[in-house]
Amino acid sequence: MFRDKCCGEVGERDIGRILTLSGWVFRRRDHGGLIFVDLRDRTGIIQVVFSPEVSPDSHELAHTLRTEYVITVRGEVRRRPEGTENPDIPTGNLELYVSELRILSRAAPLPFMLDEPKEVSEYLRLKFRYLDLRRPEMYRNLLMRHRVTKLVRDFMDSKGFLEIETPMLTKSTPEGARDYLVPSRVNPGHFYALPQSPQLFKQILMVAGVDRYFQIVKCFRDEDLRADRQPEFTQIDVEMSFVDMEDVINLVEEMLSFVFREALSVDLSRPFPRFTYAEAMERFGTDKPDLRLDLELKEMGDLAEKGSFRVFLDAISDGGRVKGLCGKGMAGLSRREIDLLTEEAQSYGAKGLAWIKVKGGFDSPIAKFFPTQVLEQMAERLGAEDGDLMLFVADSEEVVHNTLGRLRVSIGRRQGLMRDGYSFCWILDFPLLEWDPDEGRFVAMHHPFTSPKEEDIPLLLEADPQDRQTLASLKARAYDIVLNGYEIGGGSIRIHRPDIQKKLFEVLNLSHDEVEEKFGFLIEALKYGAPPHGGIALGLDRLLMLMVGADSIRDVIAFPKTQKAQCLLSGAPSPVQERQLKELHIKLDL
RNA sequence: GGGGUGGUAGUUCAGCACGGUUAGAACGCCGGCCUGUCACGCCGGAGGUCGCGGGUUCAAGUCCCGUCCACCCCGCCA
Repeated sequence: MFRDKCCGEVGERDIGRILTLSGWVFRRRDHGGLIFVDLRDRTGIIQVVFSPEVSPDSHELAHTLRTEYVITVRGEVRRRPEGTENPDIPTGNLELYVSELRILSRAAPLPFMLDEPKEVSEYLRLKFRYLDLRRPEMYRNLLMRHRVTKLVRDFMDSKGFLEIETPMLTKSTPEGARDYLVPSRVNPGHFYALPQSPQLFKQILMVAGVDRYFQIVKCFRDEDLRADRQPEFTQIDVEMSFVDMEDVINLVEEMLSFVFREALSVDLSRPFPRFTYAEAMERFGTDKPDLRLDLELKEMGDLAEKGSFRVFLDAISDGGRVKGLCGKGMAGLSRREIDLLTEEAQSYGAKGLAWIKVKGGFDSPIAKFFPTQVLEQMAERLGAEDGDLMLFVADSEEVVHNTLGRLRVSIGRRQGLMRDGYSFCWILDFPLLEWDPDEGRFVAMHHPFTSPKEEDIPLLLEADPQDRQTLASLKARAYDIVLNGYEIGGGSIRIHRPDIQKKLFEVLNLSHDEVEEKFGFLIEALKYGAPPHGGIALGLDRLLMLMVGADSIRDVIAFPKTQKAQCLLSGAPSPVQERQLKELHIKLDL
């Protein structure tokens, strides 16, 4: 018998009862006479008391207790004496007087303290992940992950979706991210790939008449890591038949509203705002805008042309743009601080950063290039008032948007303009194709099975594959969902018409053989009566990171990898024995 | 592949610009005392490959070069 209940579950009604509890020694306070131990399990902490008057043996043994020993105690639950309650913990009015102590497991001194108020290095946290996960904050994250996946499954089930597993050992798809490869022993020289997503299989399930599929599934991409990117990550993968974009969007909004209400008691306001890709780029400089911030980029080209500042005029005549951003309350920045801001802008790709302080008049090295009336128009358009700093970037459209888009967020943070809460939005009307200068051809922006918008289908079908302008203008029936500046999902309505698919491969400059080799089985399947279908995949890790307020998805993954894609706990990846390589017909070339 | 921050006791850090006593602090650990603590308190003690390798120097934790690791970012991530 280890326990009658968990530590955090002991309540007022247990007063007077004899209970057995088990857990870890969180903290001990040994007064010589009385010994207090905070006993911890995943549900919480309760104070247990060792008194020589209650049990001399237990009291004696309790002197040997150390941090993180695993113990079982038996004794009477009592109300704490007046004035000794601890209002900081839920069980703070109670304590258990130990009459019997069993030490189940001793613990070596820990490599780091679990109640450490200071941050421990992530290296140690990952190497001793089992200790890190004992911390209540990390346990809360695991619990939230469990709850959210459970809620998603309940919701999808209630909507008639089937969770169907797709293969982990599958076929390499050279388009897109780098694959993780797995050698096949019985097929020398052949390799499986771990899936970057179940994309092809879920579409085939639609052909199979499954109608509504979902899966909470691991995906693998061998690319460099970031705070929000791990080599293996989890998607909530969804595919539906006989739907259009609105059906998918509605389903996802409903699901997220359900999950946020049940898991966080947060009511999301629906419908989520929507922006076209072009609008998002114009107003926020990014296709994943953080809408907790009202600040927007403003067109300045027309006003720039009324002045004589060469940098602006040259950018425009070179086909670039001039846009501005209002730095609220930043007119007081020193020269040094503005230099730092300029360096930041340069790190985002801009050649420089033009600025005008609104302080009484207009204070700036470039003010002299503009009539006062134009300066006033600039301020008015940016919403800049006395005490604000107007910022300008003049460059190619891409650089202008990237630089100001990032400055927008960094200024918003610095100036404390960011609202709390969860700001969702949809980004729609993505370009169907993107020119890849390296490969000298168009590539699919989403993936090659994404349907063009209805009105663009004739354009595509009649387009000359060399007509870059027309092809670049085609819009896709694709959608991304964004939360607080993070892309947390994306999807599309798929092509189910063979003539459109064929034409798309043509403009992607993929030969029949290449198509056959890469996606042949899906193309084949689409011949045999494919329903119109579409879907979406949500990044579960990123969603959870934002839900729990973590800075990295590593904090919502039980056993994440480092930036070099290593598991510090297990030591993976590692060399293998010569014999294993031989079986797989692999020779190393290091 | 590139840019940045960090690496000194078990942990978190100071020391490094300006090289020069025995490399410090807090927490933790060990021993002792302590019957109402809750980050218990008091007294005492142990604990260091200053990430690793090389170089400069009479002398390197400190300066130089290289390298490894962790983190942040760019590229990359259909």
